[in-house]
Amino acid sequence: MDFNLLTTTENSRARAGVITTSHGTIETPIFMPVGTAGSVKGIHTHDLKEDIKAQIILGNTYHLYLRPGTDIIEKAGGLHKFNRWDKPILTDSGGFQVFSLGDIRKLTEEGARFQSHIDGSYHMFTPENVMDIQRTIGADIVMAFDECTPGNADFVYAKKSLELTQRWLDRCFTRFNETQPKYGYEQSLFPIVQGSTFTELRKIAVNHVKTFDADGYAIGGLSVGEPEEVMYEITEVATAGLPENKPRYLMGVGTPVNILESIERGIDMFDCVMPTRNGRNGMLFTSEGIINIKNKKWDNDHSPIDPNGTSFVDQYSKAYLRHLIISGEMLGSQIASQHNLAFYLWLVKTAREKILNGDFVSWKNEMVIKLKERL
RNA sequence: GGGGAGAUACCGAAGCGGUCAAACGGGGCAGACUGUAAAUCUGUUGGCUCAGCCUUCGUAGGUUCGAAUCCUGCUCUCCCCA
Repeated sequence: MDFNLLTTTENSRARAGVITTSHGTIETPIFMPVGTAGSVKGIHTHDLKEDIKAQIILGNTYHLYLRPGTDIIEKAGGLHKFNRWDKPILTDSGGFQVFSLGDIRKLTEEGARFQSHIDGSYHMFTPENVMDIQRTIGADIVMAFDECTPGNADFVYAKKSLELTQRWLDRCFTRFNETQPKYGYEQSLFPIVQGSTFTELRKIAVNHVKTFDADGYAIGGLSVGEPEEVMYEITEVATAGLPENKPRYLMGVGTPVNILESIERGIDMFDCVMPTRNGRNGMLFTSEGIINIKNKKWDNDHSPIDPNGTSFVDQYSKAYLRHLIISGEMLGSQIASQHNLAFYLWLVKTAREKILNGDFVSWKNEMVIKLKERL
C-alpha cells in the first residue's frame, strides 16, 4: 500500500492524498461506508460503486467470524469475492465489539473472552487469531486488535487500557509479519491510537504506534461518550504527532460536521454507521441541513429529497420517502441510506476539491453552519 | 316472532362500586442514534388559566357519601332458534 500526500493547506492541517491498494486507489479525505456483516445494509455494491461513488468499504471481523464463519469466506476466496465488491475493503478487528458488548465479555492479558450475541456461545479473541481471521477475510487494510476505551474512563483505567492495547499491538504486528496474505494481494495493518480523553496518554500512544512502520494509523476511542470539543482536541493531539506521509483514520466518526472539523485537524479516513443507521431511522443529511423525514411537516411536500443531491434516489420526493419510512417499507430504508451515503461521499469529495484549490477552511466554515441546521 | 351477548378514549381491547382520565396493543406525534447485538430504542397521546380544575366509558333517568362498574327506559350492533 502506498500513500501519496498531494497537498496540505496553509491555514489548517487539512490534506488531500491518494492511497493505492491492490484493489484500486482511494482519494483522501475519504468516507468509508460500513458493511459490518459483509453488506452495507440495504445497498447493492453496484449502487455503492456507481451511484454513491464509494471507494472503500468496511467489514467486521467479529461479525463475519460468527456468521457466516471464516471457513465459508475462505472457501469463497475472501470477502471481495464473497460480497462481489472489487474495490478496497477495511476490516475492523472486533475491538469495538469488545467495547460495545459490555457484560458478555471479559478482558484478560491473553485477549477477550466473549459470548456470541447470536447464540451465547463462548469465544476467545486474541491479537493472534484476530490477525489470522483478517488474513482469511482478506481485507486490504486490517485493524489491530485493541480495547476501545470508554469516553468516560478515568485516568487510571485509561492508562491500564492503553497499556493492554499496546501489548496487544506488539503481538498483532508479530503475528501479522509472520503470516502471509492468502489471496495473492497485499494487506496492511493499521495500529490504533488509544488513550481516552487524556492528552498525555494519547501522546504516549502516538509515540508507541510510530515505532511500527505502518502503512497508516488509526485513532480510536473517540465519539464514545466524550464531549465533542474533547474529541476535536484529542484528534488534534494525535494528528500532530503522527507521521505526515501516512494516512490517518479516525474510527467511527461521525456526523457531517464532525467529519469536516476532523479533516481540518488532519484526518484522511472516516467510517461511521450514522448515514445508514440514521437513514433507516428516518434521518437525512442534506446540503441544506438535517431532515427528520418522519416528521408530519413533510407528508405533503413533493419536492425532491435533496435537489442538489448527486444520487438518483435524491429525485424521490420527501412525501414519498416519508410514506415509505412511515409504512415500514424496506425501500424507504434503502433510499434514505443511499441518499445519506451519497451525501457523505459528496461531502468528502468536495472537501478534497476545496483542499486542492486552497479554499477549504472558508468553505468548511460555511458548510458547518448549514449542516447543523434542522429543517 | 323467541332467546342470548354487547356498546369504553383515534382503532382494537381490559376494567365490573372508591386507589380510573381509565391497563395493554395498534395507530398518531416527537426524540435518540457516531470502528452496527439497531429495518432499533425512548417519550408522549381528552381539555385547561395545569402539584388543581373541567369534560369523558351508547343515551336518558335512578340507587349510593361515591358509578365506566348496580337498577330502569330508550337507541344501536352482533349471534342462535323459528
